[in-house]
Amino acid sequence: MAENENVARPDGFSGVVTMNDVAAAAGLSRTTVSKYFNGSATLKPDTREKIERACRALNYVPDLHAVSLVTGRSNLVGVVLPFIAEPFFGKVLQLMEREAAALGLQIVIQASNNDTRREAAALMALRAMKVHGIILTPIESDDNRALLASLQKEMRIVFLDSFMDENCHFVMNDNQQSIGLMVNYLLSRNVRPAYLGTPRIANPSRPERLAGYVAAMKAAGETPEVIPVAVDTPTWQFEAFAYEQLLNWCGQGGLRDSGAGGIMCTTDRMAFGAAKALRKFGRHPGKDMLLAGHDNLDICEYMDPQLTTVHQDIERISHAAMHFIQLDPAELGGRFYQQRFPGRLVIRESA
Amino acid sequence: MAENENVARPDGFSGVVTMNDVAAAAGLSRTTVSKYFNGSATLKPDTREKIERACRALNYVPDLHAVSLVTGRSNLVGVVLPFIAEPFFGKVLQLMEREAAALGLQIVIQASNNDTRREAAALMALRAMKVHGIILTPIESDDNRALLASLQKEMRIVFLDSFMDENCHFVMNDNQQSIGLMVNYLLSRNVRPAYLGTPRIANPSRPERLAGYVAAMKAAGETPEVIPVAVDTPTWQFEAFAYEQLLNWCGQGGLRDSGAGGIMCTTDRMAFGAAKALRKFGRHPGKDMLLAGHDNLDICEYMDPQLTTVHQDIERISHAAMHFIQLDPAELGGRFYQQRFPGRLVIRESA
DNA sequence: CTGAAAGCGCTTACAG
DNA sequence: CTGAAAGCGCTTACAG
Repeated sequence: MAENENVARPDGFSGVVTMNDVAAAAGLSRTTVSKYFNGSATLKPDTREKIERACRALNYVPDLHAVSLVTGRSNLVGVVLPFIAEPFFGKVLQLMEREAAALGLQIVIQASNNDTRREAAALMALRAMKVHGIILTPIESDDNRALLASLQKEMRIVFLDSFMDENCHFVMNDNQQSIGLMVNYLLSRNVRPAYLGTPRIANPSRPERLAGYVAAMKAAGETPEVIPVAVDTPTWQFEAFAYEQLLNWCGQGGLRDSGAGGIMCTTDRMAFGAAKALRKFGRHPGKDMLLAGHDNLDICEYMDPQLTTVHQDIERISHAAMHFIQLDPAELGGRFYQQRFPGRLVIRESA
Repeated sequence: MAENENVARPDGFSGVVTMNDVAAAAGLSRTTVSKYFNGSATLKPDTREKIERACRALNYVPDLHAVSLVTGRSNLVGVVLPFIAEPFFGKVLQLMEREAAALGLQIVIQASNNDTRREAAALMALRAMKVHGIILTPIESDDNRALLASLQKEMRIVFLDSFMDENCHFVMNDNQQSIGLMVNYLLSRNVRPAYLGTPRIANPSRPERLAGYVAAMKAAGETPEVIPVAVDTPTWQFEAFAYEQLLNWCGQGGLRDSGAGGIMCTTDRMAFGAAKALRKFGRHPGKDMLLAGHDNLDICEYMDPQLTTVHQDIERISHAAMHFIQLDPAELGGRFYQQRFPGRLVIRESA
C-alpha cells in the first residue's frame, strides 16, 4: 500500500501510478475503479467523475500486463511474416494496424526470414504472450506443420495469403481466378504468354499461381510454357531473381525459340526484374512484347512502361484476417474460416 | 493449486500449463523452477535436467505477462511510425526485428498516420504496456512535444530519422552531409540542380535536407533554386505528389526558365514521380538532364534509367536505435544519445 | 451502487 | 542448493 508514485525506480525512471493510487485519490475502493475501466454501467455519474478526475491528475493508465494476467488474454495480435520489407506485406501491415488500433489491439510483428526455426520460435513467443490471435504467412515448408496443427487448438491462427491444408483458417487472394484473368486478357490480345515463377521459398501462393496459369492456358487450348527457374534459390529479392533467370533464358534463345509474345510474372516484383532483363535484349515491353505482373504494388504506376497487373484485394484480405481474430471460436462451430477474394485486372502500358 | 492443464477454457481452447505444473511434474518447488528460468547458476545439473524434462513434457512456456507484472518491465519494444507501408520504414523495421529477435525482444508496431492524436494514443498505449523502450519517427508537428518531453522521463525513447530538439535521444542520417554529397556530385558534372522537396508532413528530415541543399549550393557559389511545392499537402504518396508538383512547374515553363540541368529530389520516391513528369515533357533523365534521389531504395536499380541516389546507412541507424533501447539510462549519465551517420553516393544511370 | 477478499502466474528477498 | 511466503497490479464473484 506504499505510495510509490514518486519513488525513483532502480533504473532511474520515475515510479508508476497504480489503481490503488487512483482509488485513494478518488476516495473509493480499487474495485470500483476497476469497474470503471471495465465498462460497468452501474456506476453513479458522480463516482465516474471522481475517478476520471483522479486518473487525469495522476496520469493513470492501467497496467496491461496485470490485466492480461488476470483475464488470461492480451490485447496483442501476432503477425508472422517471412519478410517484413516486402512491399506487399507493408501494405497489408498498414491496413491491419489501422483496424487493430480501432479495436484497441496491438500488433506484435515477427519475421521468419526464410528460416523455419525462427518461424517456430516466433510462434512460441507469441504463445507465451497470450496473444489474442496470430496472423501468419508461413514459409513454404512442412517443417512446422505439426507445431501449427497443435497451436491451432490453443489459439486463433489464421493464414494470410496462404494456407497449410484444408484444415486451417485462411484468407487469401483467389489465385486461380486472378491468374486466369490475366492469362485470358493476354490471350485476347493474341499473345501466348510464357510464365515466370518465383522461387519456392516465397509462400504457398506460388504453386497455386503456377497451376492457375497452366489451367487457364489449357482451358484456352494453348500450350503452357513455364520458363525454367532455379526454384530452390532461397531469396526474397524477387527483382534480382527474375532478372537473372530471365537473362539466362533469353541468353539461351528462349525468347526466340518459344515464340511467346509476352511474359506473365507471378508478382510485380518479378516483372520489374524481367523488364530490366528484356531491355538488355533490346525488347520493349508494351511495344514489341507484353509483360504482366500480379499484386498491383503502388510503384507499378511509376515504372516505364507502367506495369499492367492484377490487383489483389488486400483491403478485404486484411479486414478478413482482423475479423477472424475477433471471432469467438464458438461462432465457427468447428468449421474453418476460409475466404478467397477475387483479383481485378489493372491494364496499364506494359500489356 | 488445481490441475488446470486439461481444463477447457470458456473460449473453447485448451487450458494453460503453469510453473506450478512444471514444479509438480519435476518434484520441485515453483521457486526452483523460477530460478531455472532466470539463469541461476546455483542449480544442480540433476535439478536442471528434471526441469527441462518436465517443460518438454508439458510444453511449458512462462507467461510473459506474469513475468512483466512482477519485474515491472516487458520484453516489448514499441515502434511508432507515421506510415508503415513506406519502403524505407519497411527496411528499417526488418533490420530492427532481426536484432530484436536476437535479444529476445518483441516489436509492437504502431502507425500514427499523419494524425498527432493517433501518435499520442500510440505512445500512451505503449506506456501502458511497460515497453522496454520506444523507437519513434514523429510527425512533423509540435502537438505532442509536451507529451514526449514528459514521457522521456519515464521511459527510453529514441527518435529515428528525426529528432524533437537538442534535448532528446536520436539516431539519424547526416542529412547535411548526404545532401551535400549529391549536390557537389551534380555540380561536378557541370549541372546546376534545382531542388524538389517533400510535403511538410513527411518528417523532420525535410527541413534539414532542404537546408543542406541550400547550404551546399551557396558554399559552391551557386544560386539555390527550390521548386515551389504545396508544402502543406498531408500525403505520404510521394511519387504522386512529386509527379503533380513537377508537372505544374514544367507546365509553367520552370524547366526552361530556370536553366537547371538537373533535379535533386529529397527522396527516391519523389524522384520516381519526377521521372514520370519529365517523361511527359519529353525529357530523359540521364540523357538530356540529370535526376537524383536520396535513400537508395531497392527498387532504384530496376527503374529505367536506374536512379542515382544517396544510400542512407539504415543498417547502422537501426542498430543504434536498438542499441539505445538496451542501454541502462545510468550509463548515459544524463547525456543524450545522439548519432548521425553519413550517407554514401550511389551513382547509376540517371545522374 | 460500492467494497473486502481471493486469486491470476510469476519473482525475489530471506531462511534453512 | 532448495523452498515458504509475500507481493506485483489488476479482475471477479460475492456480500451488503
